[in-house]
Amino acid sequence: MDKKQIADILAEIADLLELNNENAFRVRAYQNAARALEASSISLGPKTTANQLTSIKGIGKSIAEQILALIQEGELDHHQKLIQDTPPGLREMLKIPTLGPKKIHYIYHKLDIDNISELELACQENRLAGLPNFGPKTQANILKGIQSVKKFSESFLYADIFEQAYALLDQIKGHSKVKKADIAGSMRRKKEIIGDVDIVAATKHPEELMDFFVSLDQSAEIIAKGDTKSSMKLDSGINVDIRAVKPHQYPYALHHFTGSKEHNTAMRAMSKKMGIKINEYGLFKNGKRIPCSNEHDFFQVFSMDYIPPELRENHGEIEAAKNGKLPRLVTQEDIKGLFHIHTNFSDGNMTIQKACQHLKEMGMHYAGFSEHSKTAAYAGGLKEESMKDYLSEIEKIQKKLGDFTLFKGIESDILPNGDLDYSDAVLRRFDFVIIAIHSHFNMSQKEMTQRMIKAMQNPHATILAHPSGRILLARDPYQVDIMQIIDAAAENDVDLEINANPHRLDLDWRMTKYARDKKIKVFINPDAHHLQNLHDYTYGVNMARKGWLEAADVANTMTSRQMQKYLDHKKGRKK
DNA sequence: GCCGTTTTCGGCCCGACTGTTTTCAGTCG
Repeated sequence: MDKKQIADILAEIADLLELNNENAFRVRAYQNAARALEASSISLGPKTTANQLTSIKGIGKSIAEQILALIQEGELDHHQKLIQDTPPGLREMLKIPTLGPKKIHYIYHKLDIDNISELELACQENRLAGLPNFGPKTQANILKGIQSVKKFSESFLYADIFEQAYALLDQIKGHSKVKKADIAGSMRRKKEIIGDVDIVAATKHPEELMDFFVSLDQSAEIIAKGDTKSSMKLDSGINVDIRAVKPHQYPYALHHFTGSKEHNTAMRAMSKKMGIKINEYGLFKNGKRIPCSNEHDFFQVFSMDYIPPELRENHGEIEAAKNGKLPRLVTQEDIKGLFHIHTNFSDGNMTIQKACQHLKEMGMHYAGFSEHSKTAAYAGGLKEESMKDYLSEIEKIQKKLGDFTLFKGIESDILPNGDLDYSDAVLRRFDFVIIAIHSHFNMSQKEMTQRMIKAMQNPHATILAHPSGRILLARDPYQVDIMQIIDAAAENDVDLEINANPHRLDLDWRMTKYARDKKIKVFINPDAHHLQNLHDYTYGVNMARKGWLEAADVANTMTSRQMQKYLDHKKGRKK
């Protein structure tokens, strides 16, 4: 049982306890432990000790013992008992907006309703209205919430929401009474998956702004409207929340609504010890507001460096900011060239020449082309006999483009037994070899991990592509021990990819800090098939930033000349 | 259940909004 599975069980215990009306702090302890475990760099195995576990902040004696039991037994009596005592449908019901654990608990015990279908029927039959604290509106809202769960997933890809969100922001900013406005929340933190959009605005006339907001064309449904806070659903199904504050409150509100919840909680706990209260309206010492004109001032009050929004996940950023140990995060401008590009030699929809021209216009200095390999027949992978044409086309374009460098590569499939699908003689002809899994996803974790490690041991392997294979909101990662993969990458001088396709964003940002500590270089690769995809690298930069990477950690921040040398040396070392 | 710059007990972040009440509970972020 791996770390993620154990963290999921802890989170499930938290849900189940909550549904059983357990002490809220005990519930939170399990939630915190689940997060802390997942974010930790600890490797779980038969040799894991209780001391190692309790050294993680948020994991104490009791939960450490439960984790050890899960490692050794694969299950936990306490957990099993909770599952037995709690109908599975109750947990599903938690997904219904406006319906929380308290109401679910009550409905279950009073009306014996334990799943969404029964609840829907009960609402339609008007059986909820009239219960204490339940009225017709509560019932109608639950019914609406059920429809919403059925119709929309509650999660959206960052890239799918990004443009709508900023278009909306522009309209808010354009309102004559708005002094300042920004996107906050998970979108400002550049999370790969977004639940809703949060907008913070500074104005002296909040009611006018609320009226304006709910009248916008994009609104499909008004969820709530108050004096300073409103919420609406767009046609795409995503919720947008807006919050208006007075101009002098803006920096505090921006910090507050940017979150994460865990970051805010940790900040408040810390500030409370210093006798300072944090809320969205200010920092208060002895009831007196501490003036801040921006977020830099805000952090300075606590003698902290400015924490970029991407890092505000309570993954160690608060301590690092206090000690001057925050990374200087890589930026879009640091990226000098792009690798992992497919053209019409396999399943791409652009010529090599077009791709180069486009990249030059984007200000890039080099490109690494990597067609699919022969096993990827579905993608028109390159057969050995077409190899010559492909390589000579790259050479031809290179001659035309003096100041732009082309690197010759291939994306070679990792076969089920861990071999690559070309011989050494073929692989030797490339400047770099990306290795990747595109088939036989359903292997045991042990087999899959071994398969990938064996492939990384191939002396021609340069970069491991999309290490987990996940497709966000669509396909789970394959069963693989990512930490072992990262360890093997370090041992075998293989770099890791952050695949910047917004559906992948793989390597996961939660793991990049661990890779950085192992001194592994990361390539931010667009995995482009169309000219437009080349711009996706920016999503990869977002992930690198969330994962604490600096420019020096990212390979494609090198100049052309440095990259040429880097790849040559890598080949030389591995001979 | 976790934790300790008021350490082994007694706290544990804070406030807006909704719908239910007639002062508050629940949910959400």
